[in-house]
Amino acid sequence: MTTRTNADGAGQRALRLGPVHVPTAVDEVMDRLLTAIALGEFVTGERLPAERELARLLNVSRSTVHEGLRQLQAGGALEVRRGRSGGSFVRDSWNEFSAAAVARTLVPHREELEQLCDLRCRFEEVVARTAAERRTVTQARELRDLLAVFAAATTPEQDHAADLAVHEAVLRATRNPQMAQLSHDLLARVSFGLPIEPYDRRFSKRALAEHTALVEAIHDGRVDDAGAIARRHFSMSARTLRAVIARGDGGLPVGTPANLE
Amino acid sequence: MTTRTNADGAGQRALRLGPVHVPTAVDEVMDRLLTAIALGEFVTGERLPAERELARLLNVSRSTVHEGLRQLQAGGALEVRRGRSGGSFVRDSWNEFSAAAVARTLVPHREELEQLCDLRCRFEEVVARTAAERRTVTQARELRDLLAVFAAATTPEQDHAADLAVHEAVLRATRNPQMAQLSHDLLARVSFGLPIEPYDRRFSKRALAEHTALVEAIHDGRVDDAGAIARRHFSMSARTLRAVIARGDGGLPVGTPANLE
DNA sequence: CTGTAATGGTCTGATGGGAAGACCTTTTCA
DNA sequence: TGAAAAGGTCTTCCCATCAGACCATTACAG
Repeated sequence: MTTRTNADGAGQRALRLGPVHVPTAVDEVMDRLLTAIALGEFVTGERLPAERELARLLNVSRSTVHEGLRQLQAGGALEVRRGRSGGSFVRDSWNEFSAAAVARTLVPHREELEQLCDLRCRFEEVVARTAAERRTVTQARELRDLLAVFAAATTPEQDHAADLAVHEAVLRATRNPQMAQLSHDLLARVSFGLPIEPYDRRFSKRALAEHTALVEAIHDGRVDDAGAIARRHFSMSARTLRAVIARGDGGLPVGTPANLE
Repeated sequence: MTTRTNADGAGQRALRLGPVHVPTAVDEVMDRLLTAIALGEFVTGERLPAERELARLLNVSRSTVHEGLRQLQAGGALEVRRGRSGGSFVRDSWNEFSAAAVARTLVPHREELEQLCDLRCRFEEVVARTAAERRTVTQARELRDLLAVFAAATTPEQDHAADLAVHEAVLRATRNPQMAQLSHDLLARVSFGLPIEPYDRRFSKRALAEHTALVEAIHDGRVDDAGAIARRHFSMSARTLRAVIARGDGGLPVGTPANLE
């Protein structure tokens, strides 16, 4: 018995009891908001709910919300304006502004990110396969409709929104909310709360092609095809992310001649 | 655009900003310990590290550890003895004692559990496939060695320990710690911190057969086979769990007369 | 038999994050 | 021009946690 199992009596094995991390409410709030932004629930330039409203929604005190927003503002994620019809707005230039910060945040986690990308890639394959297996007829139709929306998108914002809508619809088609939740979590973890999902007009065409293929495969119930396509799709995301990190900057698109890969 | 995307201006969409859950340090500690027990890091009757030692390991104050242990004791998970060579011991009869509690805890989450089982099942398929793809020669050998240990097990404890060791080795073979971590998390979530992994001598033979097939498939790099076997294996776990819940009791094997409640 | 060591049990004081709420300032719009 | 809606600030209280001291119990060595 050469391994470090623990059936054999007295061996003082290495306990995997690392330090407990106790997140504060403020951290949680920031995480929620950044994730919501990364997931496209709030788009660039959009106003978040008012502090009092957020406090009600998140079930925390306004002080906590305020502090969270303050930190996000300090980090350049939000712009806060006072007065009637003021509020917290997702910064237009959050991408560019944070580029350096992205790199600074991400680079130290290079290895972990590699693993997360790998994991996500493989997991999304499962998601696609599951969706292909289980989608209802209605969901299959919905997917095609969304594809049309995606194809019709003209601005990057529409593009992004349509992309997210497709992904959401795929997740719904799995008919397993836990699976959908996990997919969201992985996205959030891969991006470390930062909106680094590659979004570039140049990729738009390719993304459309891939999404079309994916949706059609799911629509037709071609399980293996759906899986393979999804895996390739998310591999691309991962590759882009890797490139960003390798270059050591935030290298984010939106009109940037990024020359990725 | 019939879906609830949000690119189209003013539509007040349903925000997915639920209440923030702020775990306390005590909760975290309990969670850690229960998970460790469920994962087999501490076996029945074994002594946990002393409070002062746990406090050091988990990087929390002793008061916190103490409170966590107190609650676990109250819940019947631990037995605490004072004096020199006293400490907190995993209750011998934790399984039987908690049967009713298990049912009470699990039944309200029936649907969520269904989804989690489904998710886990599909995820473990990925784990097995990944392991089959990536295992090193050394790891392949290690797996076979562990299988021998498993086959040689005579007591239920050895059986369980060997089982866990095999699963650990498979996880290592994926060479993706994040994937391993997620697998652990899913196990913990499926069991809701309770050691309900079906462990029955009656299943021992079948488990051995399945583990053998799985290990051989991974050893030989037969990716599809490994995936299929893993999926079947975890489907069985899920079915057992379902049965437990359906019966509404803790239905735990180990020759219990289970006259609880 | 005795004392010392290792363990849990208990208490106290300090600290800090969070909740609740009042009130102020800024800005817009009716 | 004033009410409404937003963020900014402050105070007060509460409670989880920490750090540490000290007590109580038990086992084992001598």
